[in-house]
Amino acid sequence: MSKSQCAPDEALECCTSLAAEPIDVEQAEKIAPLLKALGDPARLRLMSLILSHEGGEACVCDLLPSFDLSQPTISHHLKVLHDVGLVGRERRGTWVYYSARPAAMAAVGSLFDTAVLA
Amino acid sequence: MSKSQCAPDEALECCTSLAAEPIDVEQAEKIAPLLKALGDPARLRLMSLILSHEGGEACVCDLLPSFDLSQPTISHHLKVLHDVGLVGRERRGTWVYYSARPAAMAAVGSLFDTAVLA
DNA sequence: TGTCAATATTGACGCATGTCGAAATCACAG
DNA sequence: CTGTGATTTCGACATGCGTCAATATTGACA
Repeated sequence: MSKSQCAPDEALECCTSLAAEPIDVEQAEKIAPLLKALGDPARLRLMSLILSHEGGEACVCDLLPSFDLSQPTISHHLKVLHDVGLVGRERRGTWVYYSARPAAMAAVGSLFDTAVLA
Repeated sequence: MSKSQCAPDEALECCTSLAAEPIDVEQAEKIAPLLKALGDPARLRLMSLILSHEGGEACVCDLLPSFDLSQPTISHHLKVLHDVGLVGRERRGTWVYYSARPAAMAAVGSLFDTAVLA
Protein backbone atom coordinates (compact mmCIF):
# COMPACT_ATOMS: atom_id res chain seq x y z
CA MET A 1 0.00 0.00 0.00
CA SER A 2 1.65 3.19 -1.08
CA LYS A 3 0.60 6.02 1.15
CA SER A 4 0.68 8.72 -1.44
CA GLN A 5 -2.13 10.59 0.17
CA CYS A 6 -2.11 14.31 0.17
CA ALA A 7 -1.97 15.63 3.71
CA PRO A 8 -5.16 17.61 4.31
CA ASP A 9 -5.29 21.03 5.79
CA GLU A 10 -4.75 20.09 9.42
CA ALA A 11 -1.43 21.82 9.47
CA LEU A 12 -2.56 24.77 7.46
CA GLU A 13 -4.83 26.69 9.74
CA CYS A 14 -2.73 26.88 12.80
CA CYS A 15 0.24 29.08 12.22
CA THR A 16 1.21 32.60 12.92
CA SER A 17 4.48 34.45 12.65
CA LEU A 18 7.58 32.77 13.98
CA ALA A 19 8.42 36.02 15.73
CA ALA A 20 5.14 36.46 17.57
CA GLU A 21 5.75 33.71 20.07
CA PRO A 22 7.74 30.49 20.28
CA ILE A 23 6.13 27.98 18.01
CA ASP A 24 5.15 24.83 19.89
CA VAL A 25 6.51 21.39 19.14
CA GLU A 26 3.40 20.08 17.40
CA GLN A 27 3.12 23.06 15.07
CA ALA A 28 6.79 22.81 14.25
CA GLU A 29 6.43 19.15 13.36
CA LYS A 30 3.49 19.94 11.11
CA ILE A 31 5.00 22.88 9.28
CA ALA A 32 8.63 21.80 8.98
CA PRO A 33 7.86 19.14 6.35
CA LEU A 34 6.39 21.83 4.09
CA LEU A 35 9.56 23.90 4.34
CA LYS A 36 11.63 20.79 3.86
CA ALA A 37 9.69 19.96 0.72
CA LEU A 38 10.45 23.42 -0.64
CA GLY A 39 14.07 23.17 0.43
CA ASP A 40 15.23 21.57 -2.78
CA PRO A 41 16.02 23.69 -5.84
CA ALA A 42 14.13 21.41 -8.20
CA ARG A 43 11.02 21.40 -6.06
CA LEU A 44 11.19 25.14 -5.47
CA ARG A 45 11.30 25.66 -9.21
CA LEU A 46 8.50 23.16 -9.75
CA MET A 47 6.35 25.05 -7.27
CA SER A 48 7.12 28.33 -8.99
CA LEU A 49 6.51 26.90 -12.45
CA ILE A 50 3.14 25.54 -11.38
CA LEU A 51 2.14 28.74 -9.63
CA SER A 52 3.07 30.98 -12.52
CA HIS A 53 1.72 28.68 -15.21
CA GLU A 54 -1.47 29.52 -16.98
CA GLY A 55 -4.43 28.65 -14.80
CA GLY A 56 -2.24 27.94 -11.82
CA GLU A 57 -1.79 24.37 -12.91
CA ALA A 58 0.51 22.39 -15.16
CA CYS A 59 0.87 18.84 -16.36
CA VAL A 60 4.11 16.95 -16.03
CA CYS A 61 4.80 17.39 -19.72
CA ASP A 62 4.70 21.16 -19.22
CA LEU A 63 7.26 20.97 -16.43
CA LEU A 64 9.72 18.42 -17.77
CA PRO A 65 11.39 20.61 -20.41
CA SER A 66 12.58 23.06 -17.76
CA PHE A 67 14.83 20.48 -16.12
CA ASP A 68 17.81 18.33 -16.88
CA LEU A 69 16.40 15.66 -14.62
CA SER A 70 14.82 12.40 -15.65
CA GLN A 71 11.06 12.05 -15.83
CA PRO A 72 10.91 9.67 -12.85
CA THR A 73 12.87 12.16 -10.79
CA ILE A 74 10.44 14.96 -11.60
CA SER A 75 7.58 12.63 -10.81
CA HIS A 76 9.21 11.86 -7.50
CA HIS A 77 9.59 15.54 -6.61
CA LEU A 78 5.98 16.20 -7.51
CA LYS A 79 4.95 13.37 -5.25
CA VAL A 80 6.89 14.91 -2.40
CA LEU A 81 5.12 18.23 -2.93
CA HIS A 82 1.81 16.43 -3.15
CA ASP A 83 2.34 14.32 -0.05
CA VAL A 84 2.83 17.39 2.14
CA GLY A 85 -0.20 19.08 0.62
CA LEU A 86 1.52 21.86 -1.26
CA VAL A 87 0.10 20.79 -4.61
CA GLY A 88 -3.04 19.02 -5.72
CA ARG A 89 -3.20 16.39 -8.42
CA GLU A 90 -5.90 15.79 -10.99
CA ARG A 91 -5.93 13.33 -13.84
CA ARG A 92 -7.52 14.53 -17.05
CA GLY A 93 -7.26 11.93 -19.75
CA THR A 94 -3.70 10.91 -20.36
CA TRP A 95 -2.32 13.90 -18.51
CA VAL A 96 -1.96 14.61 -14.83
CA TYR A 97 -2.30 18.20 -13.76
CA TYR A 98 -0.64 19.57 -10.67
CA SER A 99 -1.96 22.71 -9.05
CA ALA A 100 -0.77 24.80 -6.14
CA ARG A 101 -2.83 24.75 -2.98
CA PRO A 102 -3.06 28.37 -1.87
CA ALA A 103 -3.94 27.51 1.71
CA ALA A 104 -0.72 25.57 2.16
CA MET A 105 1.34 28.31 0.58
CA ALA A 106 -0.34 30.92 2.76
CA ALA A 107 0.31 28.83 5.85
CA VAL A 108 4.00 28.75 5.12
CA GLY A 109 4.07 32.42 4.21
CA SER A 110 2.36 33.41 7.43
CA LEU A 111 5.37 32.15 9.35
CA PHE A 112 7.32 35.10 8.03
CA ASP A 113 4.75 37.80 8.64
CA THR A 114 6.04 40.66 10.74
CA ALA A 115 9.37 38.93 10.90
CA VAL A 116 10.74 42.29 9.90
CA LEU A 117 10.31 43.72 13.34
CA ALA A 118 13.50 42.45 14.91
CA MET B 1 39.74 24.78 7.90
CA SER B 2 36.11 24.60 8.86
CA LYS B 3 34.05 26.78 6.58
CA SER B 4 31.60 27.93 9.18
CA GLN B 5 31.22 31.28 7.54
CA CYS B 6 27.87 32.93 7.48
CA ALA B 7 26.66 33.34 3.94
CA PRO B 8 26.32 37.07 3.28
CA ASP B 9 23.33 38.71 1.76
CA GLU B 10 23.95 37.76 -1.85
CA ALA B 11 20.91 35.55 -1.90
CA LEU B 12 18.75 37.88 0.05
CA GLU B 13 18.10 40.76 -2.29
CA CYS B 14 16.98 38.93 -5.34
CA CYS B 15 13.68 37.26 -4.75
CA THR B 16 10.09 37.95 -5.50
CA SER B 17 6.99 35.84 -5.22
CA LEU B 18 7.13 32.30 -6.51
CA ALA B 19 3.87 32.97 -8.28
CA ALA B 20 4.93 36.08 -10.14
CA GLU B 21 7.15 34.28 -12.61
CA PRO B 22 9.13 31.06 -12.76
CA ILE B 23 12.09 31.42 -10.47
CA ASP B 24 15.34 30.87 -12.31
CA VAL B 25 17.82 28.14 -11.52
CA GLU B 26 20.35 30.36 -9.79
CA GLN B 27 17.81 31.97 -7.50
CA ALA B 28 16.39 28.58 -6.65
CA GLU B 29 19.82 27.29 -5.72
CA LYS B 30 20.41 30.30 -3.49
CA ILE B 31 17.08 30.28 -1.68
CA ALA B 32 16.44 26.55 -1.34
CA PRO B 33 19.14 26.08 1.31
CA LEU B 34 17.37 28.63 3.53
CA LEU B 35 14.11 26.72 3.28
CA LYS B 36 15.97 23.48 3.82
CA ALA B 37 17.55 24.88 6.96
CA LEU B 38 14.10 25.75 8.29
CA GLY B 39 12.72 22.39 7.23
CA ASP B 40 13.61 20.69 10.47
CA PRO B 41 11.34 20.95 13.51
CA ALA B 42 14.19 21.65 15.90
CA ARG B 43 15.61 24.42 13.71
CA LEU B 44 12.19 25.92 13.07
CA ARG B 45 11.65 26.10 16.81
CA LEU B 46 15.13 27.51 17.36
CA MET B 47 14.41 30.25 14.86
CA SER B 48 11.11 31.03 16.53
CA LEU B 49 12.64 30.99 20.00
CA ILE B 50 15.38 33.38 18.93
CA LEU B 51 12.96 35.69 17.14
CA SER B 52 10.52 35.89 20.00
CA HIS B 53 13.16 36.09 22.69
CA GLU B 54 13.83 39.34 24.45
CA GLY B 55 15.95 41.57 22.25
CA GLY B 56 15.63 39.24 19.29
CA GLU B 57 18.62 37.28 20.43
CA ALA B 58 19.36 34.38 22.72
CA CYS B 59 22.37 32.49 23.97
CA VAL B 60 22.61 28.74 23.71
CA CYS B 61 21.88 28.36 27.40
CA ASP B 62 18.55 30.13 26.86
CA LEU B 63 17.59 27.74 24.11
CA LEU B 64 18.72 24.41 25.49
CA PRO B 65 15.99 23.91 28.11
CA SER B 66 13.31 23.87 25.41
CA PHE B 67 14.66 20.71 23.82
CA ASP B 68 15.25 17.08 24.63
CA LEU B 69 18.30 17.12 22.41
CA SER B 70 21.90 17.11 23.51
CA GLN B 71 23.75 20.38 23.69
CA PRO B 72 26.10 19.50 20.79
CA THR B 73 23.06 18.75 18.65
CA ILE B 74 21.57 22.16 19.36
CA SER B 75 24.91 23.72 18.59
CA HIS B 76 24.94 21.85 15.31
CA HIS B 77 21.49 23.11 14.35
CA LEU B 78 22.49 26.66 15.22
CA LYS B 79 25.50 26.29 12.99
CA VAL B 80 23.27 25.18 10.12
CA LEU B 81 21.10 28.26 10.59
CA HIS B 82 24.18 30.43 10.81
CA ASP B 83 25.85 28.96 7.73
CA VAL B 84 22.90 29.87 5.52
CA GLY B 85 22.74 33.35 6.97
CA LEU B 86 19.47 33.08 8.84
CA VAL B 87 21.03 33.92 12.19
CA GLY B 88 24.01 35.95 13.30
CA ARG B 89 26.40 34.93 16.03
CA GLU B 90 28.12 37.13 18.58
CA ARG B 91 30.31 36.11 21.45
CA ARG B 92 29.94 38.12 24.64
CA GLY B 93 32.12 36.76 27.36
CA THR B 94 31.47 33.15 28.05
CA TRP B 95 28.18 33.15 26.18
CA VAL B 96 27.41 33.10 22.47
CA TYR B 97 24.35 35.00 21.36
CA TYR B 98 22.43 34.09 18.25
CA SER B 99 20.20 36.66 16.61
CA ALA B 100 17.82 36.48 13.67
CA ARG B 101 18.79 38.25 10.50
CA PRO B 102 15.67 40.08 9.32
CA ALA B 103 16.85 40.43 5.75
CA ALA B 104 17.17 36.69 5.35
CA MET B 105 13.78 36.09 6.91
CA ALA B 106 12.22 38.72 4.68
CA ALA B 107 13.83 37.18 1.63
CA VAL B 108 12.24 33.84 2.37
CA GLY B 109 8.92 35.42 3.22
CA SER B 110 8.83 37.35 -0.01
CA LEU B 111 8.63 34.08 -1.89
CA PHE B 112 5.10 33.66 -0.60
CA ASP B 113 3.84 37.16 -1.26
CA THR B 114 0.71 37.26 -3.37
CA ALA B 115 0.79 33.49 -3.46
CA VAL B 116 -2.84 33.76 -2.50
CA LEU B 117 -3.89 34.73 -5.98
CA ALA B 118 -4.20 31.29 -7.51
C1' DT C 1 -7.98 -6.30 -28.30
C1' DG C 2 -3.46 -4.27 -28.96
C1' DT C 3 -0.46 -0.34 -29.34
C1' DC C 4 1.20 4.02 -28.02
C1' DA C 5 2.07 8.10 -25.18
C1' DA C 6 2.05 10.03 -20.43
C1' DT C 7 2.94 9.20 -15.83
C1' DA C 8 4.07 6.40 -11.65
C1' DT C 9 6.55 2.83 -9.14
C1' DT C 10 10.51 -0.08 -8.02
C1' DG C 11 15.16 -1.06 -6.81
C1' DA C 12 19.56 0.37 -6.39
C1' DC C 13 23.41 3.63 -5.78
C1' DG C 14 26.09 7.19 -3.38
C1' DC C 15 25.80 11.13 -0.52
C1' DA C 16 23.87 14.07 3.00
C1' DT C 17 21.77 14.56 7.55
C1' DG C 18 20.39 14.15 12.62
C1' DT C 19 22.02 12.42 16.61
C1' DC C 20 25.12 11.26 20.30
C1' DG C 21 29.39 10.85 23.44
C1' DA C 22 33.95 12.28 23.91
C1' DA C 23 37.27 15.55 23.39
C1' DA C 24 38.83 20.27 22.31
C1' DT C 25 38.28 25.62 22.79
C1' DC C 26 37.35 29.62 24.83
C1' DA C 27 36.81 33.03 28.44
C1' DC C 28 36.63 34.26 33.00
C1' DA C 29 37.61 33.69 38.24
C1' DG C 30 40.63 32.63 41.66
C1' DC D 1 48.49 29.32 35.75
C1' DT D 2 45.11 26.21 36.99
C1' DG D 3 40.32 25.19 37.25
C1' DT D 4 35.45 25.65 35.84
C1' DG D 5 31.48 26.42 33.02
C1' DA D 6 29.80 27.50 28.20
C1' DT D 7 30.19 26.25 23.60
C1' DT D 8 32.12 24.07 19.52
C1' DT D 9 34.37 20.36 17.01
C1' DC D 10 35.30 15.47 16.06
C1' DG D 11 34.20 10.72 14.97
C1' DA D 12 30.89 7.46 14.45
C1' DC D 13 26.44 5.50 13.53
C1' DA D 14 21.88 4.82 11.38
C1' DT D 15 18.65 6.87 8.54
C1' DG D 16 17.02 9.69 4.83
C1' DC D 17 17.37 11.79 0.24
C1' DG D 18 18.19 12.79 -4.84
C1' DT D 19 19.00 10.48 -8.78
C1' DC D 20 18.69 7.12 -12.46
C1' DA D 21 17.42 2.93 -15.46
C1' DA D 22 14.09 -0.41 -15.81
C1' DT D 23 9.55 -1.68 -15.33
C1' DA D 24 4.65 -1.06 -14.46
C1' DT D 25 0.30 1.40 -14.88
C1' DT D 26 -3.06 4.22 -16.90
C1' DG D 27 -5.98 6.01 -20.49
C1' DA D 28 -6.93 7.09 -25.42
C1' DC D 29 -7.57 5.38 -29.77
C1' DA D 30 -7.34 2.39 -33.81
